[in-house]
Amino acid sequence: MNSPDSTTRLTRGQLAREAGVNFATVCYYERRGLLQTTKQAPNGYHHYTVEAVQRLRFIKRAQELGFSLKEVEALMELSEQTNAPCSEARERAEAKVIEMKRKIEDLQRMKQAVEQLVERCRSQGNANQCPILDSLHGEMAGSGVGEPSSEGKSLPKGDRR
Amino acid sequence: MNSPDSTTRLTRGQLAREAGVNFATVCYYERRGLLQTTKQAPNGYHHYTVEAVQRLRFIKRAQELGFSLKEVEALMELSEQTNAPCSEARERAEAKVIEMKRKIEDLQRMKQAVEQLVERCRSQGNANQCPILDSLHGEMAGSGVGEPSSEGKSLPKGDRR
DNA sequence: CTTGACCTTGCACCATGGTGCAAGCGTTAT
DNA sequence: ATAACGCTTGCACCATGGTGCAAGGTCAAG
Repeated sequence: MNSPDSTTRLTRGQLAREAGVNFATVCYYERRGLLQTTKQAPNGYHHYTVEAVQRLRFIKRAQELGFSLKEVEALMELSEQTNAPCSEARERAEAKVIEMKRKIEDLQRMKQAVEQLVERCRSQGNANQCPILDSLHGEMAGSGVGEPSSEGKSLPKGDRR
Repeated sequence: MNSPDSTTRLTRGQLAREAGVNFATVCYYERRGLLQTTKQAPNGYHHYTVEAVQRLRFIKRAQELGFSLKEVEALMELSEQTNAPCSEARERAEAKVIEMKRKIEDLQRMKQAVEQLVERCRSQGNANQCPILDSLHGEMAGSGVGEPSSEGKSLPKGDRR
């Protein structure tokens, strides 16, 4: 149970356990180039230092902060280029903040709409028409949902992860 | 450009255009059972009424309210069973509200953390260490991120859609 | 030396929400 | 009648973030 010092070399499985990540996920990250592939020992084994554990934590942390693996990749390239100005990372982070704001607003709007439906449903007793189902069926009254603020209707391409 | 009255019968392509949805998406929804398959005319064509347009709008609306297609399915089954009590739909909606609240909170926590990083980065001028990259690399200081409130660390199974 | 735990590789599969394309029909306009 | 367009089906593919499994090599304990 003693945490590994800087001289400890870990196999892939140990790395996974150490970082609290599924073994297959570690493989996946390596495939995606998120973990630098270590040269293999003569026996074919990979060995990692605590650095790799840090790296895995970096990735998980960034995911928690709302970055996709693709973005994490970019972020790591940035931090690799030691000469890259801080401003680049900041720009990415700022863009992320804007994105998150948008998502929060959208979610809040949605939540409010659904809450209002629930309210109406609750106060209406139990007539045979459910306001929730009804409103989805078209008579949206004024619940203020409309469309997500961002993105034109019909969300043409990707998103909606 | 005149909107179709209740007697108009639409082909699948027209339906798609009418509802502002990709043709292939309509096919996809039919495959998933979200649109009731109309019996085909002798020529093999499907025909839809405006009802189907409503249904498509229902789906899109529900998606905007944060429901997944799976949930939309369940919702539609509910609204099919005319005898189902309103309370069922309400329960689902309430569960959705709770889910949304959780997501909003998580997002807000993330956003704040990133904002703080940006702040620190900005005020720190341009030393050669970027607080953003640094914090991802482990010295998270007190930005109050920790983990998403919900779900234990390492998010064992699904989620993270 | 054998057994079992652990490592390696690679490929296939999961869910989610679609999109793209091709072959073969029907329909409509010229 | 013949082209051009629209409709049908079905299968394959896209991205995202993983997970599962099998065949085989390796290492350490008994």
